[in-house]
Amino acid sequence: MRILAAMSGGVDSAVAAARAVEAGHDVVGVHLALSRAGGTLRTGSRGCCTIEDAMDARRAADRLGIPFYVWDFSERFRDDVIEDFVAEYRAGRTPNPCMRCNEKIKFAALLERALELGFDAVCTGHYATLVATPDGPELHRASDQAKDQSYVLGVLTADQLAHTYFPLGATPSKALVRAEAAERGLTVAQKPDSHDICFIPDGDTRGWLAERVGAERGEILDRSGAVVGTHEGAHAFTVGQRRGLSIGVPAADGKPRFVLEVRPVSNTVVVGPKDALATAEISGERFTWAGRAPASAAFACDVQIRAHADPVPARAELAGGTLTVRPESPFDGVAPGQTAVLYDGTRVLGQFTIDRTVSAAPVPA
RNA sequence: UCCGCCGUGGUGUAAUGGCAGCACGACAGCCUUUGGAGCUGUGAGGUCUAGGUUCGAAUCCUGGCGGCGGAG
Repeated sequence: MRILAAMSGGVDSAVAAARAVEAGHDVVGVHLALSRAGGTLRTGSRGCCTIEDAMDARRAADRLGIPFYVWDFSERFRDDVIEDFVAEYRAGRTPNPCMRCNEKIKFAALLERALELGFDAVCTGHYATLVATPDGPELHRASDQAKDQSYVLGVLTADQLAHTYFPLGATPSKALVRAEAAERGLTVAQKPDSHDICFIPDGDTRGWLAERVGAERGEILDRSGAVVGTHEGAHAFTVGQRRGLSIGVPAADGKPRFVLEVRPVSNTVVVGPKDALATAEISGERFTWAGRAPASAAFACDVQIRAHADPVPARAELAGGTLTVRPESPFDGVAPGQTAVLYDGTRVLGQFTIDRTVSAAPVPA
């Protein structure tokens, strides 16, 4: 097959490309330039789109003896990922930009261009596995549960999965990938894992948002509506958050307070006890299926609410264009804007963006 | 004016004669390709003030200052 290997400049995508070559495919490496602003050059290997990273990717491609190109997707990245990110925070929601990037850039813009150029598939260093079936590929969790990235790939559709290649998914651990990188003479073998949001140079998400969303002082309320403090911009908060409230005065019960709600219109943040985060139901209209759609409108599944949450057993129901999920036991702190990924065991069924939540805790007197 | 109660880190409290403890908040680290959560750790008060009793005072006594409640 003709494979286009997306190379971020990190260990994983370099080893993935190497395995694609070794498997006998005709591989071309490409690095995505996602930002053209000089100021976003991140040192310390924190991102996936710095000039350093592009150089690392090129060195890896050279080592593998494959052609290498840099494609500029910065405009689409700005429009589809960064602007969406800002708009969501303006609306008091908590977006997941990595999922938008997978949905719109890596497995959309990049994949489309690859297909146009005659490639059969795009290869990435994601930790997830594809299982071939007569109905097309299924997306499953990776063998290394600690590194599993199937959650952020939950946005992929059947068409996208049909042209996708994840060589690392069956590897038992990341340590083996690093060891393999070292054996293959790849200079990125010991490069630190990337984390945080790649387009925020110093990792200061609040500061970055303050410049774009606009930071305006507002009130922090408790559930009775009493003012318990002030904040310097509602964008700095997300449902379930505990730190950074700086209220100074303890709650009456002396227990920690968590953000229960962010109200962008009034620029207020509502706080309360941990119990009040319990969520009995989530729903949304923006959903996709990773492969074939479910056979019936109501079905059992496991639902994962955040990238680092444990999946919980639940019932899903599709009615009138709305997907609703009710967990067997309540979710703990669900932020609208986040993505719920539905699993059947290790298989990803699909995902939706959480638009509404229903509390499991009665509002106190 | 009188009577009563009270004054301890940023906040709320514990210790009623013997090393000033706990919680919340703050900060740091770990974890993590989203935001959070979670875990670990750290700093900060000689106890409103001036005297007194005592080997020893947050604690007992006296005055002052401040707060709360009651009594026309």
